[in-house]
Amino acid sequence: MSTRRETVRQALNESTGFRSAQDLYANLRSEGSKIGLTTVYRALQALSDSGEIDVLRTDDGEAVYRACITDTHHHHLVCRDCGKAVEVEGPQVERWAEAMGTQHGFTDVTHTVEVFGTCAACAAA
Amino acid sequence: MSTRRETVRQALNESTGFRSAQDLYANLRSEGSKIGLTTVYRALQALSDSGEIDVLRTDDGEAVYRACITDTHHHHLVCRDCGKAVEVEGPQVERWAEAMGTQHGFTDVTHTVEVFGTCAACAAA
DNA sequence: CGCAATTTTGACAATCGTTTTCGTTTTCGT
DNA sequence: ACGAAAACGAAAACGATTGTCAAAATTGCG
Repeated sequence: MSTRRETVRQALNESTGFRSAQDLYANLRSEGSKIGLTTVYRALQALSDSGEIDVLRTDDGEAVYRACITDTHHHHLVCRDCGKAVEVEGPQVERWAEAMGTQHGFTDVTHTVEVFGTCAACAAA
Repeated sequence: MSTRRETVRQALNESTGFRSAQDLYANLRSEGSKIGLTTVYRALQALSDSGEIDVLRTDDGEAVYRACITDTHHHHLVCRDCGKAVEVEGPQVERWAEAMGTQHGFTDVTHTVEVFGTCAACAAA
């Protein structure tokens, strides 16, 4: 277990929402860390492989990561300007996804839901 | 409206599932078309902008496109084995996303929803 | 402790999908 | 047919991610 990996894990844990690898790297660098971009990617990959973090893709193809904070299933409302994320729940969505699955003969149904918008603060600016 | 765009639209219509731009390009080329990769991308972008086709990202960041069957807003139920996709609608989800947005002071709310599962055929195998 | 084997790291180059640039060609209106 | 505007395609540019490889840190063992 490397110190570097811990560094990345911790940086993710301190973030509320999704962070891109480049973003995390710049952040760590600006805090004085001498970590390399390669290592950030490697750490994120390792953490993702071991299921400690979630990965998803933004519409422009960038990979974003987040630490699994809670163990309850929830989704995110993300500000497309400042990146601030709010965790939201939606039982209705869960039920809908499940229903759609069984209705079409699909088993083992999972789903990803991301809601994007402009938060009040950014809308003002 | 260009002939080239029609070519791409048609190529998509003849495909059952999701196709990548590179894939479509190779395909058209092998059929003797002298179309350029740039044009394929431009056509796909235009079609996507006008809402005639759907775009989503694979896990490795590649964009894949699919002709829309209906013109209403909808989501996809995708088989994680064979890639077969079913278009599904969910008014409840739309309303929920909208509600979450306003509830947290977000404006200009959009959302992405993808449902994954194993289709009946693949479950049997 | 000391030293060799092994693992981790990071600067840099390579890759890959996608976008831009920029002449050239085609299309369209008149 | 003529000129403006749009579409085209080849090649260069781009940005995120991955591979390479030598240096540095860690480990195992005597």
